Amino acid sequence: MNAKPPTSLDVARLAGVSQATVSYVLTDRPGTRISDETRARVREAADRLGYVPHAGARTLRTGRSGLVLMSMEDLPYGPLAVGALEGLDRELSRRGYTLVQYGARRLRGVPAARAWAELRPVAVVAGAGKLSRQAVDVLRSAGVRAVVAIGNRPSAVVPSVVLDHAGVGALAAGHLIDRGCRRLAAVVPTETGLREMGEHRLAGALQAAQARGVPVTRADLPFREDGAAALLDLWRSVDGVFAYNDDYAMLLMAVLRDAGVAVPGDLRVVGCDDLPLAALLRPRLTTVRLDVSMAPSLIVQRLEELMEAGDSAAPDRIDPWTATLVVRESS
Amino acid sequence: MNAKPPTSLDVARLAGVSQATVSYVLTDRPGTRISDETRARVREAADRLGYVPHAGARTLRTGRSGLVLMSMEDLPYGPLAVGALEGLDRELSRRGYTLVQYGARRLRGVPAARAWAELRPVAVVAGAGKLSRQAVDVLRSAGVRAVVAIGNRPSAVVPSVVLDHAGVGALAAGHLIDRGCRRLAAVVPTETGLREMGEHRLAGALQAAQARGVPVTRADLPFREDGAAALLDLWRSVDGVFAYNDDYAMLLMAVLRDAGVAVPGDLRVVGCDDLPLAALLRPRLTTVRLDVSMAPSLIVQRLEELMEAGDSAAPDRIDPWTATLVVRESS
DNA sequence: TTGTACGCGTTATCAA
DNA sequence: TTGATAACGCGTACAA
Repeated sequence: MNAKPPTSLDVARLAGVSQATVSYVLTDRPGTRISDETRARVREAADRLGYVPHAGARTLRTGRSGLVLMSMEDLPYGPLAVGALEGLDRELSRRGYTLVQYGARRLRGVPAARAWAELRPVAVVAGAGKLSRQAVDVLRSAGVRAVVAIGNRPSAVVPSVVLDHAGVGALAAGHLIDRGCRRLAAVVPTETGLREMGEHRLAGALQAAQARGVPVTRADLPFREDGAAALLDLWRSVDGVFAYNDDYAMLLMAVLRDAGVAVPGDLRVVGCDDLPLAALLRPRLTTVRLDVSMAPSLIVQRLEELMEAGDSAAPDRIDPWTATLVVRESS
Repeated sequence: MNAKPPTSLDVARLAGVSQATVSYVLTDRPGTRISDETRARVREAADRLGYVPHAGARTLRTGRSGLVLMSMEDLPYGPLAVGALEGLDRELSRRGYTLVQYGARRLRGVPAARAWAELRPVAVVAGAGKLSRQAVDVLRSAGVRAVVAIGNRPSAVVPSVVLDHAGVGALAAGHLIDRGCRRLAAVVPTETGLREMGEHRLAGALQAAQARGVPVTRADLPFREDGAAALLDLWRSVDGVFAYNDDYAMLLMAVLRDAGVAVPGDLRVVGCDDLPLAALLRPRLTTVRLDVSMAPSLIVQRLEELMEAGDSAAPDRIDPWTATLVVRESS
């Protein structure tokens, strides 16, 4: 059976020194000088006991937890998001912070922000939807020094990382027009959680196309074959489609193939996300994607500024992630 | 600028009661009886101040953090894993625990297990690879009451949730044989992190096929078209392939199509994971998947048993996730 | 160079 | 029914 975890006092006793000395040795504070021999004794005692400092106690004493909270729900899954997350973890731990992912749904009747605040994190990163005015107030009053939203458009209350969906749409539309398309359609998914992104991408496509005198028809589409098939008349009336997504692009291409519409002969299709799978399609799929490689360092840099400055809560926006065109040309 | 977060003492002063009364009211402990009038005063004072209890202080005092740690790296991304994670979060918070995902890579030279131990979680769930004998010792001695590994095979040191990859392979092979295949191949991906799962799936396929007198050829494959194309002779020499994955299945089908091999006429292909995308393939893809719907409740149930029992550290195994055959028959 | 003493916010015990 | 007080483990100013 397990005894209670060893404390720094246990270490001190075993090493024959005081608790303070143990703390000095283990945190290696520059100001204090301890003899090498004592250091060694303390270190060995700590090792032998398997001593691990108590994060809660440290937080209580120092007033800083070093925790950066990120909500679990608000990031899309997929290789891209996971890569960005790992980058964030690396950047933060390099600077002595600890990234922690935390659920946003509390069942005990406690709102998410309150549950987060209990941990006294130094910073919180979450979807814009979770960061209402009052949620942020709760966090602020719990001592959180930096709050950053991630979303499709700038938050009104905190600095935000904005995903440049409009840029994606514009790039896709531009590509189609460059290839000679003169009547475009853009898919907007009907699934909750995707629709808003779809609308931002559509808006970007619209703007880019209008600037060049090309009309864009909006196509609201559930992720089902019959839904896509029902819009056959639309697909036949245009010569270029931005399919929102590689998934939707593949859905579309399957349906078009069944209907005898030639891709890219009769209709060009552009997807988004550059899924590895999409590269295997026949015919090949042209795809656009958000370049998130810079995101982790941008976010961390902004977080650090905010933590320095305290609460200059000006809801500015962080440079959006840029869209990259990956030409896997249908050939 | 922000003042320091309000404490229970602040609430007590504002309500004109003692700190202890505040604690009694807010935690609603059954043993104590406080007048309704006092309760109301305390509640209102807490609300007005935006009081949020300090998790660290509570942990320090009570000795229990209520935190369940899960390593961020060890779960495959994708809709399946995310669904399971959400289920876990729900189950745990229903019982008063808090699920927290935590990075496993520490750069300050601190091993992961030690960083975890600092938080004094009540339970840890991590990939079997991260839970070495000594890592578990560190956790145990820091008071962690339950440690569960997730992996492809049972851990030698802690109870484990075993993903039934062999069952997947067996199911796939059985399906192919039922459809009349007599010479099988099974793909083993060469990517690190996938290879081991591939080998377990292969082993299951082998065993099931041997029992019915059917040979299985192993095909080590990187996720690249030229790699798959280089094995054309193999694909031509068999009549059924278990492709490890829907992704690999699609890779294979693209290559086979280019080479003029008819699917399923000349060669049947079975994938795994039941990706939505796979349903759109032409010809349609037969796929197998792990049914993870029961996983969250199984894991939580086991965790609770372990936390009751303390350290009956017998490395037993939790019922594996079962494989489900999703017949999207190539028709 | 090292030890003493106090405080961080919370909860439990005991006394009123 | 409520209040005073101690204790949890750690970090650090100050004294020795």
